[in-house]
Amino acid sequence: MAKRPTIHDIANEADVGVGTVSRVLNEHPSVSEATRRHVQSVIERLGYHPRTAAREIRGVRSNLVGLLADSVTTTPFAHALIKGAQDEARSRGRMLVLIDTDGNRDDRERAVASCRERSVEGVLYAAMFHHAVDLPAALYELPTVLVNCFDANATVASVIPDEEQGGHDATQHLLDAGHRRIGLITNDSVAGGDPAAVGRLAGYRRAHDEAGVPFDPELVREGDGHTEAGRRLAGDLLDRSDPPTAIFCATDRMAMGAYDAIKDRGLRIPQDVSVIGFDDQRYIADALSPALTTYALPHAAMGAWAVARLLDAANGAGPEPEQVRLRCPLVERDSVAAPPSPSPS
Amino acid sequence: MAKRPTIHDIANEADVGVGTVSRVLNEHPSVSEATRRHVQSVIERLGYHPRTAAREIRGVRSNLVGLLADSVTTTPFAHALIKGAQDEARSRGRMLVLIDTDGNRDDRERAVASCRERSVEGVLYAAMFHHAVDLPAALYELPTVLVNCFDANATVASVIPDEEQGGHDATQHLLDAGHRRIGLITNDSVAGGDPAAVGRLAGYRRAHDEAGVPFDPELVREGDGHTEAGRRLAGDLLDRSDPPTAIFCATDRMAMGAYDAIKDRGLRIPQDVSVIGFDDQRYIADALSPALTTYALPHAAMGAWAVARLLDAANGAGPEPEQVRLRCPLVERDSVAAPPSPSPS
DNA sequence: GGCTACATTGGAATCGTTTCCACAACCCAC
DNA sequence: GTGGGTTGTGGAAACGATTCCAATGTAGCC
Repeated sequence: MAKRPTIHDIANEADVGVGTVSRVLNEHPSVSEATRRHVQSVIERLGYHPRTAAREIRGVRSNLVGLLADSVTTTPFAHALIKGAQDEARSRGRMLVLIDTDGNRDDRERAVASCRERSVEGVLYAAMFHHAVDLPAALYELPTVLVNCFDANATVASVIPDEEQGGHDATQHLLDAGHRRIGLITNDSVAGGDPAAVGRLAGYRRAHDEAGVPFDPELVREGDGHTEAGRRLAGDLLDRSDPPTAIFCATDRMAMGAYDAIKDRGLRIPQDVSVIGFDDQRYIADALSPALTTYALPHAAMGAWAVARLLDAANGAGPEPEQVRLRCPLVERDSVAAPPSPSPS
Repeated sequence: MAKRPTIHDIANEADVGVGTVSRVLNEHPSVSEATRRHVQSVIERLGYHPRTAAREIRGVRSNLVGLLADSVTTTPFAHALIKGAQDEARSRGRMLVLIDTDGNRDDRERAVASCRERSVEGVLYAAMFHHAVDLPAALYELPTVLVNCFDANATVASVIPDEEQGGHDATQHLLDAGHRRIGLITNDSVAGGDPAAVGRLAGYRRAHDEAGVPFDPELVREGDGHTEAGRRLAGDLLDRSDPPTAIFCATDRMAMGAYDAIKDRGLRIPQDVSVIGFDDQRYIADALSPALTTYALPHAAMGAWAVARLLDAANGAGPEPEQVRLRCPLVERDSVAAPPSPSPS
């Protein structure tokens, strides 16, 4: 017989009622051990698999979580985020439905509609870089958690990296090593309000304030995240009459450029100049020589947190609209040391 | 009313039969324009969305494709593969269900069972690096395409990169530039049978044969893919009495190491030594100075091809068990030039 | 006017589960 | 021996769509 066996086939074959088979499948306690074993064996003999669709129609939960992401392709962070979400989902018996919306507005609306039609338990709306987003209207009617982005009106739960803490800790790490003149190359326009650039700069300033080290705006340069900017701006800083003894680059790629600028000037890392990065792009940070000390964005943790949050909000109302910041952890490698001639403290 | 409206609610409200509503939803031609518009308006007014589960139960296809991947997290290639598959799926109205199996055998079996229970139309079984795999038995009963890996018994369709062509073309590219002594640093154990290492070496040799340039085993070094190996082995080659004028590194990360070795010896790229990589790890190849010429693995194309293949095999039998190799394209940047003193031809 | 053909529609049957209610069988205490 | 639980079981109803058949109305043709 070509057709896939149904619960009725099992019931007939095992000479029991469909209810009993269903109870066996769902491990209902009220079925006797003997019956359970017998039915189980028939199930295996016929190679029976229940159909999720038929189960769902009765209102059983779908075990599906939607992951809407803008352009999975353009960043190397995507996989950490997906992985974190996926692992948490799996550990709770859920599956992830992945939809890449490519930033296209129509696609997004359609994606949300798909999710609704499939009765997902909730939706993760993930951005591949930290920014404010404009949600598809339909999303407000589904339990939703924003990942690595936030809603301007903050009516939806969201989880983002704690950029300010990261900027602070990176700076603190250099201060702790004895540095007093620390260059900062930001990753994007601070004036433009990019949350990563703004947060990391704020952290940089707070660390200075707390340490009683005066803030020198001359040590701050605005980069664009790319290697070339790192090379050029680090060069600028090093060519000053009073160059910094350490440079905090707000992306690893710019740190890679900074490495070139430093080596080009015959200086050594970290003996002459310390460098600290941001992002922990493994294949860069690890591969540089010396390996780059950096702060990691908590992508996996954000993905996992978001799934947990979504599923914990058991009521249909969806999670509370709180905004959570997750810590950016230090990834210590070999690019930070004490400054060549310690400043007096 | 808290409950989500059903097709019956729409039918009542619009004062038509359920059949008519269904026909409107499925754009059946036999419904009059007036009725269609009226029903449509009621649908919108009540915010009705059909439930996929109820539709599927009648045997309508699920529009779902499963993507089983081993450890999405460990490689930077995952997103290209996922993206390629996802785009193709979307353009055909399908959605991707993502399952990362972390290489765990039980997880894999369970993942396949999930797919079957959800009546996916087929499964993509993707490896994040090119190798032979041992399929979960249950997979043989579902339409399956292997991506970036192959089944030892070749009973299932699969798509892999054409490593031999890539190795050949990279070597050819250097030969065309005038090089006659070309170093090769392999990315893994050739003796161990790693298909990428074996294929690229075979391509390297074929290009030499075709060009009538004798193969010199002294120019071949076996690396492990990491930066450090590139640095060390490129150094070995350069320190010979008759160093190569070009080095083909079978991974971009090793090319990154080779850059260091070359620069450490006071040589320039590409004026003194040309370098060609493999993988097109964007954030490395792009960021190096000079930018690295390399060959890309066709991850997106493989993902797309696999989905297309799966869905084109309309019959339930699943796709033919052919094995397809996809071309690795050249990504030309600035690390290749003519050798310093062209060898006579 | 009668017949056929066609366009449009209504609604019952159906898909494969879960769930609930009813009931049989048994046990136990009185 | 009888009444009241307790277990274990069978099977009908329900879920929300699709699909098919029958029915209606309308138009065209002779």
